[in-house]
Amino acid sequence: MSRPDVSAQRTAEILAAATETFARLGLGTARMEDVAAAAGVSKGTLYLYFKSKDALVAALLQALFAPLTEALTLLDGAGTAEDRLTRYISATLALLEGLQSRISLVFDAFALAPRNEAVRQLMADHLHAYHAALVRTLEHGVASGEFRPVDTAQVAALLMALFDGLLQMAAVDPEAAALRTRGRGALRFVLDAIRRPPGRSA
Amino acid sequence: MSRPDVSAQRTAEILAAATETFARLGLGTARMEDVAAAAGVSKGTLYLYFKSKDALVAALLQALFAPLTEALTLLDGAGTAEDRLTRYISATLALLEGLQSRISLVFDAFALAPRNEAVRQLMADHLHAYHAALVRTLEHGVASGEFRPVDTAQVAALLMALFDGLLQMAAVDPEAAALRTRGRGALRFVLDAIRRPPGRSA
Amino acid sequence: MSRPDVSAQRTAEILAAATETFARLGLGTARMEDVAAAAGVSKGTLYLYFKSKDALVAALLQALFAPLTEALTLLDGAGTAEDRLTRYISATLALLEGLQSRISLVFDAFALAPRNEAVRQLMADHLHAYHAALVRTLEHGVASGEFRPVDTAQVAALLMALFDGLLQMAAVDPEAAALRTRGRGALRFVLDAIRRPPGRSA
Amino acid sequence: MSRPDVSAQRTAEILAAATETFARLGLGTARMEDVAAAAGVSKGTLYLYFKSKDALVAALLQALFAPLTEALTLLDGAGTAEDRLTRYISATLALLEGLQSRISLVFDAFALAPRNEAVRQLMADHLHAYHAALVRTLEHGVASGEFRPVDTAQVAALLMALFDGLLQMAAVDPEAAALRTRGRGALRFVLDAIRRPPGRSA
DNA sequence: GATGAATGAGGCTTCATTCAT
DNA sequence: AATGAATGAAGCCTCATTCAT
Repeated sequence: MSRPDVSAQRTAEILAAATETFARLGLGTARMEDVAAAAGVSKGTLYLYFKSKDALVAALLQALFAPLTEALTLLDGAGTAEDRLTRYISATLALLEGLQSRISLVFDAFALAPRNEAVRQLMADHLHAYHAALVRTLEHGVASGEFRPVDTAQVAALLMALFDGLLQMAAVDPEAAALRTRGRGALRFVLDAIRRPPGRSA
Repeated sequence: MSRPDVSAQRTAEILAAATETFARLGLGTARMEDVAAAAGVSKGTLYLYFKSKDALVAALLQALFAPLTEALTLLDGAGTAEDRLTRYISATLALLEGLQSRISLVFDAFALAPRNEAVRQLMADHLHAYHAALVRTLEHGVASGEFRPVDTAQVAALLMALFDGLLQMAAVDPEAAALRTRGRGALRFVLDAIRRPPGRSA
Repeated sequence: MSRPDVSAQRTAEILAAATETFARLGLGTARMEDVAAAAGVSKGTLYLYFKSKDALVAALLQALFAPLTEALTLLDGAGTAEDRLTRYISATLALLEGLQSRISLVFDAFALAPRNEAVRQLMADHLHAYHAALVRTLEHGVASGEFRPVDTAQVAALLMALFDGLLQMAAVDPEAAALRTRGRGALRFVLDAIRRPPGRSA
Repeated sequence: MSRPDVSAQRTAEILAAATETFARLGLGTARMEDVAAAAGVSKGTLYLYFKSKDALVAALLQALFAPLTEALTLLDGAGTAEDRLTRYISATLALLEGLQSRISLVFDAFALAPRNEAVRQLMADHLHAYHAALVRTLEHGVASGEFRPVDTAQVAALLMALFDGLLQMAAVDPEAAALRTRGRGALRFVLDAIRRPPGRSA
């Protein structure tokens, strides 16, 4: 009945400010001072909640990826495989659009991954969970007769690559973005390619 | 017939050393001293050839992307559209595998792009040239009857995203990579999807 | 009633240390490290109080000239023109003797002036105020009949040049200095030359 | 009958270029590279003619002061003391106006003097020779009855200070310069003050 | 003599982190 | 818990000087 949430809330505030600041200035460029200013606290306070800049970055990236990982549950929901994929992709595209300004953090994370084990692990875990969920869904579709008997691992990887790539392109060339449109088009393309032709069974 | 190549060669040596060093340590982490040591010259010499660390990074990224841009000419060569795409993708996958250890530089570049106009421009230019060449090739294929009348801009974007995404995933999870295998599989998948069914006209 | 003086005091300490250090080693030769050591703080602390070495130098020169400019008020005090001039020169000579060891800073400032607009402005402002005050005093003396109807602007410039020159010579050749003696002698010489001969009006 | 003058000429060229360059950029700011470029030779060549930057500066200042010292012979020429003083001051003012753009070097030299024994010696020597010549001339004037029996050492110092001061003021505030006009006015002022009143002997 | 590429010591400045209050 | 002044290691860059050609 004490208030552990007081500091929990402060932690969240700092994390939010750090996310905004690091996204705007870059992981390497943003200074702890900048984060402190954005959070409305002093530099010293940052160190009461996070051991170091690295720890703050790690926590921040974890928080950034959490909703994306959580959205994977949509792939194990009810409905046809196609429904699930569509639902998941819609939700994810919405999440990504919500990330908007924070998108550059994702690239900072990718750049960091090969040289920071914690970050690499974090991202690898996400990608594995992502891949596994896609494979399960695709196999469900194949088993149910929705999809042709494709190489599910291969198609899963292809779908992941597709969306990562779209995200990346959107970041470099935001005008040509239309991330949501492109994303849906890409899914449709893949579904068209793996869907079992309708009148085929006749 | 004098020796303008003296500097040219030294420039190339420094660029090579810088590439290796920045790839290994990261654009932000590597120090000019590290580059100098790798190049076997003194710190001061670096500044004889490049005005600043930023200039060195810019030159290095330009050099990194040049062969990738150059490979685009394969898309405008002879043969069917499918041949050209296959040839180009093979060449590019080979290039990327050759990049191997330097691949993290690409991600550093992506992370830098939103905050460094020179880098953003460099990458945007490459992506535009890439997209235009793909569109040309796909339209050729559609005109010749190889491909179904697909939305070429959309498919081109999809192909680009696909390969960028594969590259990205390969970096985070190098073991599951098999970049070349995955890449060819992805191309085959797309080609299968857009190829005009053989006996269809009958 | 908080402690805005904490920084104010530290600022003053640093300024004092910088003055001593720059005077001893020269504006160009002294390192920020030297100043820090003299102030008993770390290098980083210097930058908490002054944006750069240049800013520190500018602040220091401003502080150096302030008392000299302030002494000009003596020229507008009570008494005959001759009293005022004598009083002012005495006070200024005392100030300059107090500057003693810091005198080389004045020459550094003169050397800097043509190439540093802030410094040039600072000194030009002082010289203009100086000249104007002298002219006012001389004109008062002419109006009151103390002085012959001389060209006051010219005599003012001459007085200024005289004292600047004495200062300069004292710096190069400190032994022959006797700045105070020479200074008083110079003033007497000028006063003798412009004073209206006593019984002349008879 | 060889050509020792070849290198003598080259030495002079370098000295001229150095003078212009150091005057323009400042003794501390100008780089050996700048001097080399101005002289139209390579950096290495500079070191064939001068052992170091310091040596170059010393030679340059010596050359700068030489004509001023030489002009002192005019004080020992023919004519009345007043003639000689007038002639000398005219010649010197012309020299100084010729120095124009190089005038800031004089202040660099004054700033350097307290911390560079060679420079201090050079300037002290000049000032002593200057003072001695003035004293001689004034004493000649007193002896001949041109001047009142003034304290010649004191008046000599006063004259020197006067002209040094005028020079200094001209540098800080070039617009109010009119160095030549002010200089002549100053001399006239002093002569008027020490000249024996014409009909006085009667 | 002349060159200019190469050197490396050294200066200015930044910033993650600490700690006394 | 919170602060923010203080620290000092470390990075980028400059430039006087050297030396092989």
